[in-house]
Amino acid sequence: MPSRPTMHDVARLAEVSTKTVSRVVNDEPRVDPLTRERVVQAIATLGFQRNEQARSLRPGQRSTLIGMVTGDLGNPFYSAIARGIDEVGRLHGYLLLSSSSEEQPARERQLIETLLRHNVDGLLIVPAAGDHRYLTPTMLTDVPLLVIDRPITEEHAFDTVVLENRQGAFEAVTALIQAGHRRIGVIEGDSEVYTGSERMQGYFSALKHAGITPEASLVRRGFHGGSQAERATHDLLNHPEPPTAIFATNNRIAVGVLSGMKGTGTWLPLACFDDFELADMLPVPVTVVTYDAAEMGRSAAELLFARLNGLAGEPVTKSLPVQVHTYPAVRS
Amino acid sequence: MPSRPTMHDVARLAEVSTKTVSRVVNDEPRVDPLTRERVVQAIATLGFQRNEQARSLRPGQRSTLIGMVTGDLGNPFYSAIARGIDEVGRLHGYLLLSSSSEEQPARERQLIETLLRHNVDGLLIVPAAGDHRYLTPTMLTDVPLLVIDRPITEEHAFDTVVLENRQGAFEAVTALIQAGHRRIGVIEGDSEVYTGSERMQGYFSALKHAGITPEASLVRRGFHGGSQAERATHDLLNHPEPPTAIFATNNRIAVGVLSGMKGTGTWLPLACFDDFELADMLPVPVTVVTYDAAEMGRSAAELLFARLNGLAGEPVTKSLPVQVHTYPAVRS
DNA sequence: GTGAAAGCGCTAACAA
DNA sequence: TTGTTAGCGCTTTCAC
Repeated sequence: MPSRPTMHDVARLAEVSTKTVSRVVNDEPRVDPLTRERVVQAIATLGFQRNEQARSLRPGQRSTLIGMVTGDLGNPFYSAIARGIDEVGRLHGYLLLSSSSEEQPARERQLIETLLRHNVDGLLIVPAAGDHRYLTPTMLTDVPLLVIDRPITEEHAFDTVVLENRQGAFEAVTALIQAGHRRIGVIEGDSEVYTGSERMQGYFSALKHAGITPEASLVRRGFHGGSQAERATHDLLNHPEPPTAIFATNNRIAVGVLSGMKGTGTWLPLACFDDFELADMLPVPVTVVTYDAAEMGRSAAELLFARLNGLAGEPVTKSLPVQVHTYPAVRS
Repeated sequence: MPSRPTMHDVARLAEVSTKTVSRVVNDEPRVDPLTRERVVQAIATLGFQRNEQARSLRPGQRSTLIGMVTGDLGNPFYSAIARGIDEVGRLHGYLLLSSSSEEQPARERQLIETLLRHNVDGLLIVPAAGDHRYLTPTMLTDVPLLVIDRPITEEHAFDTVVLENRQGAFEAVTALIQAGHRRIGVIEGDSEVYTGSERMQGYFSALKHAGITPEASLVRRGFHGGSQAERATHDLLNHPEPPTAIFATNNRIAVGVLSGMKGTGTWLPLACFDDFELADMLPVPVTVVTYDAAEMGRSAAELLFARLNGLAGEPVTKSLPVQVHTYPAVRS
């Protein structure tokens, strides 16, 4: 069972010391061109690849690994973020370790500890609901932590990248109002506490701005996924004085609302936070709040590397812009 | 700048040797309960976390890291696979390193080398097009490689997990035929050479099975994304004798086809490989080939860990079943 | 039941 | 320009 060649093997073959091999591998100057050539040859012959784990064991050396924790690796929103992080990470010679918390605080904490045991140089998380006071400076010795999408507002402050949730919701709801709607139902997904409540605030301030009194019976809060939203939609449509349009705080909810409309046969204009595919193919006009999720990942990663490269100062919060777009209804 | 505590620190505090700390950390027997307690205390006090990189440096020790390479981390198909891998990995105490090849062979190779330098214990890849003969047993010393979605048919054989592409396409096209269609256009996405051609074979054998002679002018091959497929759809619809239904070899293409139909105002029943959201909300009936992408990841990861745990024998190919479903058209 | 010594593969400091 | 020595944090002999 032949094992991977080491610097020692290369050194023997090239008849130099391991240190010289190290110099060549690291492109250090002050190596005789001929010596270098011999070493390069030996490396090629043996197919030598430096062991990064051994390398990063030396103090002062980095692991060139960053860690990411999101609620669900399989969720397109999170994977778009991962993609953005990976893009920037690659530019810096970094690899990304990623895993899912399943939105469970305990799992999230465990995951972060595991990532730290693997010596990640930095951490990016989309925090699950729950207490994050365990994220102490001691635990995170020299490891910058970036918070994405939902700020952590407890004890310690961290660099943060979020969307303009309130503004986006405001504009989307305002678009409905400008289309003539005054009774606008709303269904809030609660799984993301922060984003949900920010978007609800946008909804309310749009109503207020237009001089519309919000009506409690049109406001449905705390729904988890599509099927719950579907039932909430039924309720809303069976209201004695039903809304003439609906706002959904995210695209999971929006899909549920659409199912609900399909089930009842009552099609109402829809607005929601998050774009989604085929929104332009529906029998109702759909107003969406769009943004670049990969850009969230890139921004966060860039900030992380800035910290790694010595950027000092107070934690920063970056708000990424969103855009509102309305797809007209398709009639078949 | 305080750095992370080491076993040495714990040992000093607990007044034992590092070896004893190691025993406690690794739950080895033969440690005096009182000693153990002292060590546990010291670990808690210092917040000690074992350094996994140092640990896996010892021969025979594993890194508990696996690596994954796909074409695009942000693509929901790949991220569903990643999710499946992560699920199984977690059960085995493994963390997942993942990155995107951007479907570029050179990048893929570079990525695999980088992952190996980081001492991954196993590798899972969705191979990009191109030559993979560089994946030699020497390069992969003791590192099992699992191939997902598109087999590698060159020199070396690897464990492989794929979908029943041909069968799925056959059934989807057959569904169109049973609905009365005999002129069925097809648009093939070529980015995934293997899956595309397998699905085309399914298309042709469905026609043959129904006694329909395929017509070259209804077959459009080698389109990359939605916008190209949109143009191909225009062509098809402007055909002197247009098809009465269209089959798309993947959901990217299907979305393009739908845009094309929307543009021309001619709505035709559609079938495609891959399910997609809101397929049930369209003005045409949509037949989709569905499957569990996360299951591909899980299957692949399970096979990988079986290899890591000593499973011997010839490389295995596993075909995952698919299902066909038809969504009726919605009329508004 | 516990510890001392050696070494995994690499690089920093210092010599030659 | 090159090599020697030491040691990163851990685990593995093998003593005691």
